[in-house]
Amino acid sequence: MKSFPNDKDTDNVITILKMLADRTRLKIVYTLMSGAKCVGEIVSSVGESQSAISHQLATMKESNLVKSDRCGNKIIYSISDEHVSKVVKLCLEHAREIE
Amino acid sequence: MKSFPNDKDTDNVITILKMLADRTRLKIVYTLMSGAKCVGEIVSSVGESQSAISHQLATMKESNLVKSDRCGNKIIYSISDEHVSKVVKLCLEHAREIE
DNA sequence: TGACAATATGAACGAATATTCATATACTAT
DNA sequence: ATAGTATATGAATATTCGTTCATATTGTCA
Repeated sequence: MKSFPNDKDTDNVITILKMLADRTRLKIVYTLMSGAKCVGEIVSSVGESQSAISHQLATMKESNLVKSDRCGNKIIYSISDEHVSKVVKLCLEHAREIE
Repeated sequence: MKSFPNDKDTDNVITILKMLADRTRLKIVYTLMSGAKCVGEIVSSVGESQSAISHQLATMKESNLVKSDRCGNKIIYSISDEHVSKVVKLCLEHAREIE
């Protein structure tokens, strides 16, 4: 790294890393990596309360990690940025190489 | 993603992401990405107090993000895992593509 | 329209964590 | 041995952040 990244880029890096650095949100990403899902499905898959998931989805959406589309009664969430999956995959590689 | 990563891998992913998701620690990584440095140099480069940097270096070392070698009076820190730099670089790419 | 299902939201509580301040440790050189 | 430089560490404080609980909103279907 020749020179420090500027503050704005650094802020964006911190945002994506912070979002992914939480068990609940990471599980949400895991489950969305296999395809878009409605909130109820995410709740079942992750195993946290509906409220907790909904709060997290809101912050993830605000940080542009996920996007949502209404589909009648339900709201479908999906990963909005390929970098998100890439970072997770890279970290998983790392994790698996640790031992 | 076919199935959920196991808990241990997930824990390791969270560890590395949490470590990188902090402004002070991220700056430490930035500065070490251009080469190993002693604590004093890191302090100057990052612009936080000696104590704050030392505390963070301790947690980063415990999480295996950095390693240290004594060199006489000084202690030289360096990045201990290539994945660390890779994750940071990938996130920076992401950050720069945002706009 | 009324009842029900799906999702969101606000407030409050508790846990996690980063920095500061004061001080301790370790090494060097005189 | 002493003074000075480099780094670490413990305790305390302050702030950030995730969950829960209660409730609001939005949509479907009879």
